[in-house]
This record gives sequence, structure tokens and C-alpha cells, in this order.
Amino acid sequence: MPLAELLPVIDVTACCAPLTREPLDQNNAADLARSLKALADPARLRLISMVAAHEGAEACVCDLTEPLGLSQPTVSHHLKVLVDAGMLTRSKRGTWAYYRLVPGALDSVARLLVTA
Amino acid sequence: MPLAELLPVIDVTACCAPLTREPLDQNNAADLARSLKALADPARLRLISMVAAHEGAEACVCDLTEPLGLSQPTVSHHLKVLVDAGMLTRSKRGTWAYYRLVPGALDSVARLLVTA
DNA sequence: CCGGCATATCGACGATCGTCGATATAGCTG
DNA sequence: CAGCTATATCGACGATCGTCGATATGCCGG
Repeated sequence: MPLAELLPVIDVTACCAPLTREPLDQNNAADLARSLKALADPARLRLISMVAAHEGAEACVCDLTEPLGLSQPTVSHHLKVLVDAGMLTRSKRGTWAYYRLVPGALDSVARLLVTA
Repeated sequence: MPLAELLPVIDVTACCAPLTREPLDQNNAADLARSLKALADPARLRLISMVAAHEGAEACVCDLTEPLGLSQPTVSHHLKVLVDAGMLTRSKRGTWAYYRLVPGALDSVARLLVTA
């Protein structure tokens, strides 16, 4: 299963009950797994937290490459994975591409995991 | 990075602030990524929800193989991944191995994702 | 002690991932 | 227009993953 098969941008918001509430069917399991897979990488987690922490709650690739310690193509790749997963938005202004958290995206995933 | 490098059983409970609160350092990012990676598979998500939904909140491999539609070795493998990640416990009684949710394990992960 | 069952481990396979350097694209500056 | 800079895409590589069938382990009933 490729990280985000064909469709770009998953709507993480639209889903079901927490996974401990009732048995997950195959489709819901695949959707949630896709979201989790996008998050399940140290570089991407750090990117998310760096974007959130950056002034104005947005950051461009140039802000992220050096502190992350990975090459520019790799950073762009991870950002694309996060955008395709619906976790970040990309807005290009001039030469720069600015990334922001999608409000509620992380929370939707968290809500599906929580047991209470 | 192998799914759970050498140490069995991660203590998911002991960690830091939500990832949007402050920038994650490399170690915390790696730990959280390891937990998420364990969850980021449709079969494993369904196993968790099936265990939670099963009577007595526990289930043995024999209960899970057929509804999941995967071979017995594959199911055992996924269960081991979840045990090593600290999400499930295994207790052997006679010929059977019973798996249970670790209370709070999913919630700890969820707490790290939430932005509010 | 033997046969059968439940489970775990092993070894293999094809598929996917994370990373990089090289290159393409696009916008700004002069 | 020419050159620079920021970013994205491409193609490749080694590593990891999910799956399976075959086999090992461990337990129970006769």
C-alpha cells in the first residue's frame, strides 16, 4: 500500500467511532492507517512541530531544511507526504512555499485513537 | 529504522508535551514515530479493535485469524509488533495466548497528537 | 508416550519507504 | 533577456515491511 494511493488529500475529519468502541471495517482501518503512516516518521513529526512552533504558524522549506539536517529534496518529499495526508497546507507566495498545519487534522486522528 | 529496534515494550506513557506545543527533539520524535508505526497498519488497527470488542476484552489468535482474513503466522506477527510497542499484553493460558489492550497506551499516543 | 492442536519462529518474496544527487520548474532581479 | 534562488520532480540505492508456507515449540488428552 503506497502512502497515499492515488487520491491526494485525505479527509481525516470524516470518520467513524474510536477504534476501541466498535470493530473497524477494512475501509476505515485502511484510511486511519494511511493517516497514521503519514505521521509515523521522525522527520515528519519534527516538521509538524517545527511548522507549528514557527512564527506566524507557518514555515517555508528554507526554514526547515537546516534544523532538520536532511537534504532539501528529502524535506520537500516529507512535506508533500504530509500535505497529501491532509495534515499540512501549502501556499506558494513568490519564490517561497509556506506550509501550515491544517486545523483539526491531528485532533481527528487523536480522537480515533482515544479509548475514553 | 526497524519497527522496535532492540528493546521490547516501549513505555508510551512517559513522554513530553504535545508535538504542536514545542519542537520535538530527535529522540522524542523517534519514540513517537515508533509507536505510530506500530499502529499504522490496517491489520493491526483491526486487531486492536477486535481485541477491544471481544468478550472479556481479550482474544486469542484463534479468535482473530479467520475474521481478519490473514494467515495465522501473519496474525501472530502483527500481535507481536503490538505487544513490543506496548499496545497489547500477551498472557498464555494452556495452549492459548490471550491478548488484551494495555490501558492508557492508545490514549498516551493520542495525547501527544492533540493540539488543544 | 504419542498424536493433535494452538501458537511462535524462520526464511523467503515482492512491495514500499527514506534518502540522496541530479535535474527540471518557476519566480525574482537586474 | 540572463542569471540567481527556492522548490519540486526524477531515478536510483539500500533498508524495512507485510505476507506467506514450512517448521519448531509447547501443551493437552488419551
